[in-house]
Amino acid sequence: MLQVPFIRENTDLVIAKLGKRNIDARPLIDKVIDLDEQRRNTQTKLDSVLAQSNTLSKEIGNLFKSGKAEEANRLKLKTTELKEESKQLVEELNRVTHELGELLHNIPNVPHDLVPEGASEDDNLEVFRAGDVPELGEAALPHWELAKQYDIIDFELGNKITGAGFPVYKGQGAKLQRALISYFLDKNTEAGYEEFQLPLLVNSDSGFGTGQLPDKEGQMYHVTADNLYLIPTAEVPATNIFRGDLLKEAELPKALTGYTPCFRREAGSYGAHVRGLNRLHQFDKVEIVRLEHPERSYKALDEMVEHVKGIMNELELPYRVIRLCGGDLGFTSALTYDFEVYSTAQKRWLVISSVSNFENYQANRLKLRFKNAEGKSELVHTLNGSSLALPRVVAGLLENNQTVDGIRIPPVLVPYTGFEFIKKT
RNA sequence: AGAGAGGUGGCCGAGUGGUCGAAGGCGCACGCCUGGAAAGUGUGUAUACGCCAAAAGCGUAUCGAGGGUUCGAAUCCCUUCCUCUCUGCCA
Repeated sequence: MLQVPFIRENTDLVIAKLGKRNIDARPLIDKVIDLDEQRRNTQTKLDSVLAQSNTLSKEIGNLFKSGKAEEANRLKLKTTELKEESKQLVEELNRVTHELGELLHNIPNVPHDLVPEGASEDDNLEVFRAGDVPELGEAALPHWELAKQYDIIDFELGNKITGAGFPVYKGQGAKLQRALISYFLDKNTEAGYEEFQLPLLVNSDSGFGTGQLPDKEGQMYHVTADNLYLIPTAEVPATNIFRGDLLKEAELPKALTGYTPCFRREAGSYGAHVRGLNRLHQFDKVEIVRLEHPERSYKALDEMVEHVKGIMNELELPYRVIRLCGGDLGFTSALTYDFEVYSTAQKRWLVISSVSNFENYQANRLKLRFKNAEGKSELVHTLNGSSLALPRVVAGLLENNQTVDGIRIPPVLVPYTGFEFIKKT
């Protein structure tokens, strides 16, 4: 969430920038400033009442000790009044603080200057494109057909065991999954990201810390018996490692990577968008997360984009990088680059990675700070990106690499798969 | 899952109703001492919020979390979370 002092000092700027998200934030922001003022006034009053009460208590203690019980009892009456007063002020403070919190949670992050104007994905800006789209002709099959023909992914079996969106990977398909995970993790650790193996269930504090709660509660699987949530992305446990921490400046930057399955309810999705591997309830993803000094977080974002490009180049898949416009930008992000692989048979682009700088928006929720050079606490900048999400990479790989000899495996993956082609069994 | 013990500052650890944001030690920072280092020695060393233009300063809160008793709670009571030990179960 945004910091109130920042809003207070840059009111017009914040409103103007939020305008890029096509929202008129003025009423919200005005209300925030008003509530914050109420909050501070109430706290000042409360503090002074409590101070009086503390002083009296000390006096009463001293009077009892020196045997002046009568005088002490008289002072007690006064404290009763103060107590009633403080009780009301506490209630007022809690009410205002809660209301202010609710508002702040509903204000998205301020977009970076680079974010293009726009209302929908049609307004996203392509900033890079690489790889050749192969000429496959009329015989080209979509990946779900290929998966069936080669018997490497069984969607029906997943339906039987669990339900739609939980595919079963078999034989060379399963091996390909494992190969991709290992390959991605190796690339990430070579680039300096420390590998973590993380919990797949998180508590509500963690869900709140990275912003999935309360906004996106409906998108997560909830284990009600223990009040835990299945993670929708490794970002949640990885970032929450640092929840509430006060780091030394020298501890920055932090760079983490981790493989986890991801679980998403995807309520409201339908049609061709959920066909095959396009959208699943459970999928595998390797994530990278960074904590950065505010001064170099955008440099870090560029580094992450270049890193993912390097992987895509090695995979030899046609892809593009787009900068999300204001209307398409995620709630907590200040600037996001999406990577999309071209699905040759479906003739459309599929998002396979999303690399974002959240600046201090997440950190403010997480209370994740560092001591800066002046010895003051300052929020760190958090960033994350997929490196990479598997299903659509597999979709792109199957569709773009279909040959008469089978599905060609990119050379860089062959050491991991142990085979150069997926063959029909 | 059952029984018991316990959660105090960066760490260890004292503290069972007031003078306790909290002894003592370790660690850390800066100084003294030293040719240099060690040892020794001195000082300092939590976070958040509020008041103030700001610094200094002052106030408030925080001893796992939440609530209660009391004029006053680290200390007493309740709830809850977590850790450890034993038993059970289990890869």
